[in-house]
Amino acid sequence: MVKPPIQKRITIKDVAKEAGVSIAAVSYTINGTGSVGEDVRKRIVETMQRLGYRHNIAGRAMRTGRTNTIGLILPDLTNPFFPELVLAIERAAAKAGYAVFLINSQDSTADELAGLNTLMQHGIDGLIWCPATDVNTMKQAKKTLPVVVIDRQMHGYDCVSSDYFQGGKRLAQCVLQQGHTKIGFISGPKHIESVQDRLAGFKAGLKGGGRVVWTVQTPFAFTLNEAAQAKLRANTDASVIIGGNDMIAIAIVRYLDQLGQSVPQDISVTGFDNTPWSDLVTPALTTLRQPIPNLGQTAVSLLLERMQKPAGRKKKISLETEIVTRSSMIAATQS
Amino acid sequence: MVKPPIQKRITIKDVAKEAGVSIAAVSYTINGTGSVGEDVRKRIVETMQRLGYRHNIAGRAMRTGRTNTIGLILPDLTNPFFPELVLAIERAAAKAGYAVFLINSQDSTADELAGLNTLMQHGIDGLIWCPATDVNTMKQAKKTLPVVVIDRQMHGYDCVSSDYFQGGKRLAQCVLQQGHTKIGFISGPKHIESVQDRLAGFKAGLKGGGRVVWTVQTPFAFTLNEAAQAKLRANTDASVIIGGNDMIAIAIVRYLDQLGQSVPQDISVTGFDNTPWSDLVTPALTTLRQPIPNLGQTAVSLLLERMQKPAGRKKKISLETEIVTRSSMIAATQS
DNA sequence: GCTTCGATATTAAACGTTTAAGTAAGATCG
DNA sequence: CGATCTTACTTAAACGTTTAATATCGAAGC
Repeated sequence: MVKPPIQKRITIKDVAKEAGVSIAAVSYTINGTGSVGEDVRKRIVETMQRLGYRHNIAGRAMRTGRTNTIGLILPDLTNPFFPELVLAIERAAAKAGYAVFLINSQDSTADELAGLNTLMQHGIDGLIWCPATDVNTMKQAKKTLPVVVIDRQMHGYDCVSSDYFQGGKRLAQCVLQQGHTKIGFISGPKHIESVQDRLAGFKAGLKGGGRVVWTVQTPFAFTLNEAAQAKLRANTDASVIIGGNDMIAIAIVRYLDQLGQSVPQDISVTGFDNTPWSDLVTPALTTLRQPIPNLGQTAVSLLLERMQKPAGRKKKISLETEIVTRSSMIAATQS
Repeated sequence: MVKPPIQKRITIKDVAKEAGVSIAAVSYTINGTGSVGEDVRKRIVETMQRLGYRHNIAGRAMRTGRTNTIGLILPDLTNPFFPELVLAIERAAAKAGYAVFLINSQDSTADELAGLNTLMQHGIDGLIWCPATDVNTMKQAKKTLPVVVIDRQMHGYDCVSSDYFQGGKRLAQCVLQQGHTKIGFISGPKHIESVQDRLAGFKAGLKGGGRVVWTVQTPFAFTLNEAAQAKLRANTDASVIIGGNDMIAIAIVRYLDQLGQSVPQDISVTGFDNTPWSDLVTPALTTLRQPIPNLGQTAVSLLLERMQKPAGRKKKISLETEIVTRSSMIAATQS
């Protein structure tokens, strides 16, 4: 028995021949451009389906330089915030007819550059970028490629993020309401602008009603670095600890547990982000919710806008956050 | 002031002209094919760097049909098992010079087909697929595209997964050792073969030393469906509940908590997978670890093999699992 | 000194698509 | 009825690569 020959790729040319028209007619029907008579159009559509035609993006890319694909560079897929964001972005992009090519930078500048290279080689029409470090890896690319920065505010780029300053203020007010006046703050890496905004907003929100008695940095991860651990061990003052995001907040709860202190009875903890997991850990985290779906949608529409009109003043968009109250923070005990 | 003209794409042709050689010479140096003199090669490499040349994959794809890209279709990025897997696959693929184009099927057949279409349009050299449902959406694609199924064993495909049957046995033995004899089992959707394997292996591992007193299905998610909740409410017999994966196990712990039963004091719980989160919830989960990095590596190398040699008998690879003991299961109380 | 050979470099065609330019044939209009 | 305008359709070039076929040239073999 003879194997059927490896199925040759069906091209626009095959469709044209089969339908008895020119390849231009086929291209026009696919793209809805040009002018094609109704009967011919129908015949072409029918033929495409019958032959199982699939549009070849490489071919189009050659001719037009466009791929209907947007790149997405994220620092850490294992941070549950990002899969949610990916979903939102994919949905919005799909609605506009764009595919999403996702790159994981692993919080590394080198991987980020390698990822950028991959994306440029494949050809993308635009890029949504969440910078891993403070290095401006897109400085060159930006000249030829529309770029939107997400979850950060970065100078010289269109940006979409939560309003972290405002969010920090909200969280501070919430903490004050619970009667906490002495506060420990374990932030993310200080070189990330949004990290600074959270802290600055928080301090602004205190308005003298409370005081951040100590601050320390640690990476966004499920374990604290030595400096942060030391601060927690030495802590005698603070009745509430703020984590720079929910990963850090979870790490704090775990480390306090190792120290024999239980949350929230002995000490309260809150964080920033709110992911599906923030509700699954014990105690469930009181935290500041980011509007993740909205974040994704906005980034995509801003990018599409910028692809239309490459010039023009950069936009800085900040979205509202809100407190979600769970169990990890209770009222301060009088002492 | 005149804006610099939009930077034109640097092509092989530009490099050739600048270096004073033919485009073929450039192509040969890029690919390491043909024969190029050492001095010319050096001049070309230098010129490429100077001009900032970037290889255009679309152009290559046109000519060769290859894109140095593999597709990856996964059902649910918010299940923390998958980001880990993505990482492993990306690393292995990068090492072999391949980029990974990730598609999220959202557990939906329609999205899976749409994703396949996207991938085919972009052109991929091979596909790693974790089926969302029991529908064989790749039946057609398989004829022209090397496909490796991951985390499932599916008839007619090369497959890489954990040895779930063996794993189920291991878990059963572990449960028996703790003195549990009456067992509730909340599995994932039964149409997934690996789900059946887990249960079958588990039952085989009991060897009459214990009994699965009831079974029920629920989707892989952080909340249980009504049927599963009903079983837990009605449960009087089982002293341990097995979750079909760690998401389900976490959901079980949460629901039991709502019912006023605490884990592991009142009842034990275990699951399958082991993700970073399995250690972060309270109580930390005793579970069956999947060798995620190995899973990813193996899938990639199997795919590369199949891309080399499209014909030949399909391989079925099962990787060893192991129990990781934490707090969610304790010895059965005598009664 | 002639032939043969290997090494190096070039030419030109092909991949699948889009699109400017052109053609043909009615329809409209003066 | 001839000129002009639309509409429907076709031709052919171009995008950036790869690669088979070809050309050139100095060295080796006789």
